[in-house]
Amino acid sequence: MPELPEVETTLRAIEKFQGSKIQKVKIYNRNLRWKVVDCFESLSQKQFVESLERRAKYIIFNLSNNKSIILHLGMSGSLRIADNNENFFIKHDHVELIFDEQKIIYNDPRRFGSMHITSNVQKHKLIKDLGPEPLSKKFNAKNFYKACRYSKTNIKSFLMNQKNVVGIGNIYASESLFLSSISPLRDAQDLDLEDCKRLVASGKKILKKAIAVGGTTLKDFYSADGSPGYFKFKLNVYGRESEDCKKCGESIYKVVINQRATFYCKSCQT
DNA sequence: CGAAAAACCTGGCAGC
DNA sequence: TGCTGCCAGGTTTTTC
Repeated sequence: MPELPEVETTLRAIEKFQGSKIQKVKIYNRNLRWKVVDCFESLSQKQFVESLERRAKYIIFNLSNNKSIILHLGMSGSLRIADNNENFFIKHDHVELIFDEQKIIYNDPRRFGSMHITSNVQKHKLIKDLGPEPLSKKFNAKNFYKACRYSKTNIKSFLMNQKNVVGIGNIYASESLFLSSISPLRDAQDLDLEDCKRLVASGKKILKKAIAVGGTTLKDFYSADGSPGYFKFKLNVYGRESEDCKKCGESIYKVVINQRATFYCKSCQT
């Protein structure tokens, strides 16, 4: 489900828990992408959430005992906030972080998401090899162009590889390429500096716009406060196979690249 | 080694 | 009403 804008939206909805104490952790199913360790509860209960942050598509809870929870929503995960006295149990609720008045519930039908607890986030295996944040200055045309030089794959796969830049998934990869008029099938190596400038600028622009409207809800993404994301209505190509290109009117094509549906306009993107 | 394919899961939907 | 096959916002593991 969630790419960077959806994770950022989720983070913002739970930011109010900063400074609050996790009174209790309940785990209904430890079998996520990796098994949630047995000591997860003992390491996180009775700890304050000193800060919350996002790195790539991960949400990180920094706790008062200097441990951190690393949470990934996978393909279908979501968080929701509930009052402690509301005891609705929804299918696929796996973990509850219970605070004084409210709780954060992690729900994930496909269980591709994960929860880890660690004493060093930066050195954690899931974090250490991640590329630059797309909204940071490290993600710029010059660096991106340099990385493209070493690549042997197509630009769409390159964009989705979290070692090159983080946070961009299947939707925003197609959308960024449309906005920069670059075909997803082009070899990354084939891009010149001007292409990279447009692509980097487009990526930043789209992610910012998507964050501003709460991300993209295709079917089942909701922020932790229950609201959907409205970027779906701004999508130019994703999910629009054989519909008209909003720029030139030609038909939008769907191709499969690395087993992922990819949408583009053959006449606008070369 | 890097790139492509398969794998991990469940649910929804189209087609028969 | 099934049942089957395919598709889904991600990332690791396996294979080539």
